[in-house]
Amino acid sequence: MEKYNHKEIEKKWQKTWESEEIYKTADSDSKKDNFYTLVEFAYPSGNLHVGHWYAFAVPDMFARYKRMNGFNVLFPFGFDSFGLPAENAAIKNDLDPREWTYKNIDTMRSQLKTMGAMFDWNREVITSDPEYYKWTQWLFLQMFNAGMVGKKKSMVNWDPVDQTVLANEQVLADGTAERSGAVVEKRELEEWAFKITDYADRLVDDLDDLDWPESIKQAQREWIGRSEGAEITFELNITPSPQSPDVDSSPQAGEQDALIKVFTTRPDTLFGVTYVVLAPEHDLTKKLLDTIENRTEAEDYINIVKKKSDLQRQQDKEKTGVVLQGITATNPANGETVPVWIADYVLAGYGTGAVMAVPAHDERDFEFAKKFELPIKEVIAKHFILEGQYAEQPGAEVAYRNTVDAIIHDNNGNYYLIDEGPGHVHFVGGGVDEGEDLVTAVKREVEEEVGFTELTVNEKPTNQVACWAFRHTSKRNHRTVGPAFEIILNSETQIESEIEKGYHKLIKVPKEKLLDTITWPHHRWLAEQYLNGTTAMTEYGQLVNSDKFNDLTSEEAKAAITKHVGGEMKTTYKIRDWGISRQRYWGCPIPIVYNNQEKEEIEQSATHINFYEQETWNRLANGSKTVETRALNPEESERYFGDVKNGDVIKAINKKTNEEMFFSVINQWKFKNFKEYFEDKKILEKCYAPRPIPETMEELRNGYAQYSDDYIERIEKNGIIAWEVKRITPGVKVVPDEHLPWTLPTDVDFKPDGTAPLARSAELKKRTEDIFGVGWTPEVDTMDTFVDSSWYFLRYLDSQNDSEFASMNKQSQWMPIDFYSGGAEHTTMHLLYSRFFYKALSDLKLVSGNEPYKKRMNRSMILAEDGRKMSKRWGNTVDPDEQVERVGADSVRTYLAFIGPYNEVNHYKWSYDALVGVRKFLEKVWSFADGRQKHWVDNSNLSSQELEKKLHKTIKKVGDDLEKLKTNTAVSHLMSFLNSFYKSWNESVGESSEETTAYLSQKDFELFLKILAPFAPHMTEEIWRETLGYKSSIHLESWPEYDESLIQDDVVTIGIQINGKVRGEIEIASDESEDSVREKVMAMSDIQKWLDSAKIKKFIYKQGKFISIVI
RNA sequence: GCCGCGGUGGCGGAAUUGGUAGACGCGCACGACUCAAAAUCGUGUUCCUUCGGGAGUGAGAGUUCAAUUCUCUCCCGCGGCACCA
Repeated sequence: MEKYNHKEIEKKWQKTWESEEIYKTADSDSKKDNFYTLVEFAYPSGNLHVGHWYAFAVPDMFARYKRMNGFNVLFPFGFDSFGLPAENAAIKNDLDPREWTYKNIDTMRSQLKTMGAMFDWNREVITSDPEYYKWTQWLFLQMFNAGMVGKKKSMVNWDPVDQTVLANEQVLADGTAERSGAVVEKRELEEWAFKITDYADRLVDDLDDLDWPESIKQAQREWIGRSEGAEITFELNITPSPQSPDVDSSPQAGEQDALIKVFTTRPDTLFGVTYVVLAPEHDLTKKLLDTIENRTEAEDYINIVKKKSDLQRQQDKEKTGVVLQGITATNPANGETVPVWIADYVLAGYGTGAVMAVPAHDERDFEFAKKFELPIKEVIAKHFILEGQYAEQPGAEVAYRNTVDAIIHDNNGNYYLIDEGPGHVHFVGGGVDEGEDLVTAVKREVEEEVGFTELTVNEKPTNQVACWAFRHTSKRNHRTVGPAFEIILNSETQIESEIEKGYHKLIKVPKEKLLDTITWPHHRWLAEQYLNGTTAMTEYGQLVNSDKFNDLTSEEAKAAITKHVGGEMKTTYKIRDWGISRQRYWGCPIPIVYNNQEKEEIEQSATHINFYEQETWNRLANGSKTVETRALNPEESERYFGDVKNGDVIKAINKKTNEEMFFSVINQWKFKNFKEYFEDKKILEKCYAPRPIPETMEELRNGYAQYSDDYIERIEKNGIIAWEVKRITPGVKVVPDEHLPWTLPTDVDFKPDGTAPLARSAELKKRTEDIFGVGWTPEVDTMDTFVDSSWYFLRYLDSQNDSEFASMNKQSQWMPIDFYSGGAEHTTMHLLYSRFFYKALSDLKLVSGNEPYKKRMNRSMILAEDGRKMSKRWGNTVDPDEQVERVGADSVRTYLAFIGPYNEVNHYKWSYDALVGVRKFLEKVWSFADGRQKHWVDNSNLSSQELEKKLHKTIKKVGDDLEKLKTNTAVSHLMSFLNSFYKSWNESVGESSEETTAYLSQKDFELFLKILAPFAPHMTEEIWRETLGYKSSIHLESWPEYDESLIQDDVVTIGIQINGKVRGEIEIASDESEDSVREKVMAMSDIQKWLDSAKIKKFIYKQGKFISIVI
């Protein structure tokens, strides 16, 4: 046999596999379960780098392992080929981006093939192929028709160099663009956006059931940023100011403007509000400028804030703000008036852009209040429920008391006086009497209990603490609440007190010992507050100073207080809608056309209808087709019904949010009253589904219970109208299916000049006019490439289908994806967007199921030898082609598996030397096969038992490790097995002879080859077919089963510990009895010398594991 | 600042229902083969040591017969978020 010639071998088998089609995956196999292994497809940047190898070669081993284990494994590949780099390269080198892209794809495909992966190339998808993007467009249109995507005006990050919109996450902290490095500007654009916010709840909630690492789930939760709270309205009191001449003439001084809506996650702290803050950019701020006394000061501040870059606003940790003079707000909970501030720590874009400030219980408010000397009002007490002997006893009487505790120390601070009772140590203190103030009470307590009279009270108390506990002395459950005061002793003169009567025993402790000494947890908390200084108490607790809500817990109080002030429980999110418009050429065209003139005509002719009910509005916005409305007065009824004909357009206006929608009427019905309405079951169903449909008149009426009698009376008199409507966007048409793919024109000069390249295509314009008529113009933006990659995994299933994006039948064979491996950088964007996409398609009944990826794993990263990221800039890149040339694909694959665990996110340094080590291992396998005559004479020879045992253990370990992607230890076990063979062989070889007893039978060697096959597919195939003479591929073999009886050890070597130190070891039978082991250990001289004459306190033996002797 | 992950020889890393710390590989040293070198093979390799031992998994404490593994406090590194009410 020849030397291991990787170049020849690898090329040969890659060819053979291709012609034998051994990696072609059937959609189903009656004998096997399907298993879908997905790796993130590649952007065709031009050259394969080591990162690609790592991303694809290791999952390939996993896929091969699964396949050998009897699964029908799908492992497809494709190219995410739209995107900016193609366009940039094209501009730079004056090329067609199409040519550049497809040339790169060809290069990379052939590079990828040197990897020897089991990709099924028959299923390849390329997102820039019209056959692919036809379906991207089709899916977009399905979502458009369902109202899941729409146009939205939004402030975007504009990159003046790349001439494109950037996602927030593409802008660096210093305000420059990630890609171009240009300083990013803000610009308002109208762009297409997917309404991912509508799916925010489901995207968060459904994470719970996924088999994903918790860290990825957590990152997604944070990105979505759901927080539940309440919206509460504060009334403004505007004192007209003589300096402000505009006030009287201001027509806007109506109700609407005299309210501030705040969002808070802590409505339970409402009684602690001491001021209200508006974002400087808030609309209301602008309106209020006219009415305030310090207009100039406020305007100056707003201008300063505007000029601040995001970076500066972040860096300025110091709180700033301006109080609006002449305006106060009324706390709806208690009628207190509080000042109104503007400050840049409040953001216009989050919540309502206004906050109620509760400095006692919010860090930022606390800092702000400290700086501007605003009052701090405590309304939540830290809550302790004691356990054990102090746990509240059921049935015992409950006593509520206000308490006060004393933190007493001498005037030098040398020692603190605390009270030591039987089994508990705590501060001196007690109950507050009726009508007594806290300072008086604490003085009285100190006097009564310990007899000191000459003392100074630091009148600033700690935060309050609430404690629920059973008091054995009174046999009652005490629920107490109160703060502690610092008491400084001026003199140690004591008068007669309870100490003498034996009720209390005082001990002196130094400051450092205070925390260790006190045993009551709530007093320990008071001590911590005292020692660390009082700050905002942001935890939940028990309410104090909150009127009738006192003694409620925060959790209970949230809803109660919100209801009390007429607020609304509300949920807000950080996530914003997913804007997808890009002013670029090389992307998927958006199949939409416009006509401004038609838009105007339709809008002008539309009948206006006001909507007051958010619920009805939401249903319409979400695509519900039938809706009922009520005719509240005869004229209106007449107007709606008389004027609106089928086909007419209605402009719906949401009176709460001022949003607008347009509908075209398809059908309409009028009912004289509830009774008639109720009798038309068909209409009820249309109007109510999917909500419960009223079965009786009673139920229908109950549905109206929220309205006033007068309102209901008017409905009875004037009737109910039902419309079936279709949502439309005036002046906008979708490209009909028969014109898809809506192809990317080729007659475009795509060099950036600030306008969209597609606007310069004569062909596209003509195509649009030919189909839709003169006056219609095409959408000239293209889609974000994240849209392309949000569904590619579905196209793999049915890549040749030209009548569907993927047939339901094929989807049901493969979805959801069993294993998805990718980069950590896609944790929040791609992974979230594609989950959203899948849910949206699921709602459209285009896919079944709710989540695309059953299991997700983020991969680690390969660093350069110098420990930095590989980059052309550093000149430290590793070219995989060069490495393959040098040591072969099998070595590179196995090295990448060996470098570290694949199932953890870590960074591994590339090492040429270590790569050579792996190559040596493969060479050893090779020469082992070559020199087999020495090692296994023929099939009549059996392996030595020791080796056979080792082999079966190795089979188990490698399988277990591959299952968990712990590829590094899998490789080490393979190495270890070979080492054991050589070692025993060397040991058994006689001086003069090559005769040995350390045989490995051919059968066993074949098992070893099979478990090595996923790592080194070429070399194992060469040995399998050429050396061993098999006709069919080793890769069609199944994973060997290990013999359970062979992996058990009869004899084990275990350590002997004496007082926790390992002092020796002993070989025993794995099932040996304790008595027998003890006898043997005691006889050992090594052990005897340690034991000496000492008495053995304990002898611990855990069978087959360890021995521990305590003396 | 908050959230998440991590810290083990000269290096990558191994070992967790707590049970002989350093598997496997690299590097290094010595030896065999060789005129010599490379390659290959073998032996050794956590540190200190007066050769009896002692110390040791970022630091300190705790629980335990026994802690890399569990608990607490702190330090450092990496990633994410960035005044989110």
